[in-house]
Amino acid sequence: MIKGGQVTIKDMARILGVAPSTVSRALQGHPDISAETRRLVNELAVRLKYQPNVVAQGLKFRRSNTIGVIIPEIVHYFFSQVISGIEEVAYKAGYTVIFCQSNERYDREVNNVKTLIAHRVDGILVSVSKETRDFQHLADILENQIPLVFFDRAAPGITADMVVTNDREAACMATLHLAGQGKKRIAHFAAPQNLFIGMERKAGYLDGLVLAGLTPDPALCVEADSFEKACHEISRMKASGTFPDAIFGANDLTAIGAMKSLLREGFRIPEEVAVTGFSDSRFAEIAEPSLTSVDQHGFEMGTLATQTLLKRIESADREYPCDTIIVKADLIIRNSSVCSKGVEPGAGHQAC
Amino acid sequence: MIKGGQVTIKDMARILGVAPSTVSRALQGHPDISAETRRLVNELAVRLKYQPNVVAQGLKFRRSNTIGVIIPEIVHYFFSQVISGIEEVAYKAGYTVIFCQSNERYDREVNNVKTLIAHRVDGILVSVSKETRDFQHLADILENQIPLVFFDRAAPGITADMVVTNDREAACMATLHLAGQGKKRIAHFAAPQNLFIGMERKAGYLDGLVLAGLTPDPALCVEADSFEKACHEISRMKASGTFPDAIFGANDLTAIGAMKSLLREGFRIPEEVAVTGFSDSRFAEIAEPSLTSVDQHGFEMGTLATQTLLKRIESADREYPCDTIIVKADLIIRNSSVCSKGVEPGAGHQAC
DNA sequence: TTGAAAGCGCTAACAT
DNA sequence: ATGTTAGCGCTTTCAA
Repeated sequence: MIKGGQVTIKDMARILGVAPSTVSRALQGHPDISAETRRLVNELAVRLKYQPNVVAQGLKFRRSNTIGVIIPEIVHYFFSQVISGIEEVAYKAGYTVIFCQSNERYDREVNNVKTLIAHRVDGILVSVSKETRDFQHLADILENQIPLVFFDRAAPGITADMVVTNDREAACMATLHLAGQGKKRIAHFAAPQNLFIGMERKAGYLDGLVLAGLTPDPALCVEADSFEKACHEISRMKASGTFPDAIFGANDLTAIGAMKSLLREGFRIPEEVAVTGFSDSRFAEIAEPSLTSVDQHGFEMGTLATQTLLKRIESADREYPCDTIIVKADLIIRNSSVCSKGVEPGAGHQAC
Repeated sequence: MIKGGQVTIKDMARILGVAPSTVSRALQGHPDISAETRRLVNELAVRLKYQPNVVAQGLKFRRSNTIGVIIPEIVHYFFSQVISGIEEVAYKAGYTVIFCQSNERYDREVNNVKTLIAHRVDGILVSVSKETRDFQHLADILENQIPLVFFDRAAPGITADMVVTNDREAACMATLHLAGQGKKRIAHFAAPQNLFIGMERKAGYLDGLVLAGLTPDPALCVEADSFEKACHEISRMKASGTFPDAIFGANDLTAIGAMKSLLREGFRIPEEVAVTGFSDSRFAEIAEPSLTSVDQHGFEMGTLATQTLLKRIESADREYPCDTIIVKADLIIRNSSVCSKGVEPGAGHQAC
């Protein structure tokens, strides 16, 4: 930083023949400074394109006006929406965002925390990586008195604010919706059961079956959470003879993989097999037929998490009890689960 | 920064009864320091979870080991890939990434530049917003002696390194591919012509027509660059009587909007109308039929841009001539343009 | 081998 | 109304 080119307060003080403190005060509009001096200083600042060195200010004030974000993988539409929400709120409040990607790896997440602490960020937003089992590095954040807010994926055992989805309820809703279409053999393509979201969505699925008066069939609840695994699972189920009349996928890509395979096998969607996904990526609208899915409101989650963090940062007393904010997910019904009468392409998105 | 909790070198010096400079040297493994002192210091540092204050180091060394990124909208898959590539290279080189989103707005972009300069980042990566017409703020970056690299969208008239796609060539390739399928009435759904990419892709389309010996028909080249506009355009064309036998969309969402409408109107894809997109978002694989599209290699663009920036930052002499790196886009052929014999669902992505 | 002092850029209490 | 001084945390030259 401060390549040759950067102007400092000292430079301006020298040019104007005044003390640095005078320049500093003039720049801040301090009332003690004469109008004339103020004018002189401000004109020079503009002419020289002076930019205050916020790093130095940070050192002085022991606050950086910077928040850190640790996110598993930005290329997921959901996470990119969250980041967008975070950036929006941070920008408006005058905070800068330092961005770290854990790539779903524990070692990188640990490193990311170190980096952010070293940068003395004013607060940290974290969505925990899939690999993380030990949460000491996250506890360290709090020990360093740095406000911490989890979003989407929290760390068990760490007391901090968090903003999460009502995964279980939403999964239940999706399942009930399928049952409501008269489906009896509803399958679940589940996410790994060591993940919180994997467990929650499966639990919600089971809740839904029970509420609908259906008996869970273990053969219909399998672990498959990717496009490819879903394709494979469809083939396997077909060969095995136990075939579902509806599928609730743990995420959209899984559901779409299933749909692609179903279509190839000649099944009609949703008449023979209805499908729903989870996490309303834009994929859902684009799929053919368009996919019924659960909108997790990523952008809103980002804004809420950041507001919560800023509140904590800016509050004098940081020891107030922790908040858990639930961002309610919505089921967006499209053509993959309901016969398409009148539902246009692109519906649920915008009229076409 | 430095809430109550943060340990400083001074703290440790006091505890050990030595001078701060001794602690500093011990931490760096300076040879002058006795093995014993070094051990003592390092043990204490670990015990107290000392993290060097990189803000203070930055002030001292006039470099922040931080790079700034200004991106139009992170929610585009392409840009999120680029960010991912940027973060990857930065992380490995020990740099931290400050992230700003212009939201395609000029005023925010100007502000973002200010923020990054104020933070004394060591270098800046920019993809220019659609709205930006005045480039003074970007020139300011260079005037401040801060290395600047453009990616994807460069600013005309500003001499800086850049990493871009061969849009025009790729658009030509896509058009030729359609012509190669025997299509004669190839339409283009173009991006706005005030955008560089809009102009380039249209130029490439025209190049392709000429190379294929086809005569451009103005009625077939329309401005439509979104899902909805594409739907609308299909209806309009159908009503007008001038209907294409192939469509080259300026981006994937546009192409997919067109496909959805075509299917609704009862056209067979690709037999009656072949379609290609641009920018290989994951949408392309997911669409039904899967969409032939141009892969812009976002991740690679991010890594290359960052490597270029770091090279510039770390080179003693920064005045060497500017590089323009072309990341060659690839046409990924899928079912929307070629009759599907043997092409599996999910092909082009991974076997299923 | 270690300590003292100065300075990176900025600000604020304390002079004047 | 303005200048002087000290200090945020760290490093490094110079001195001991």
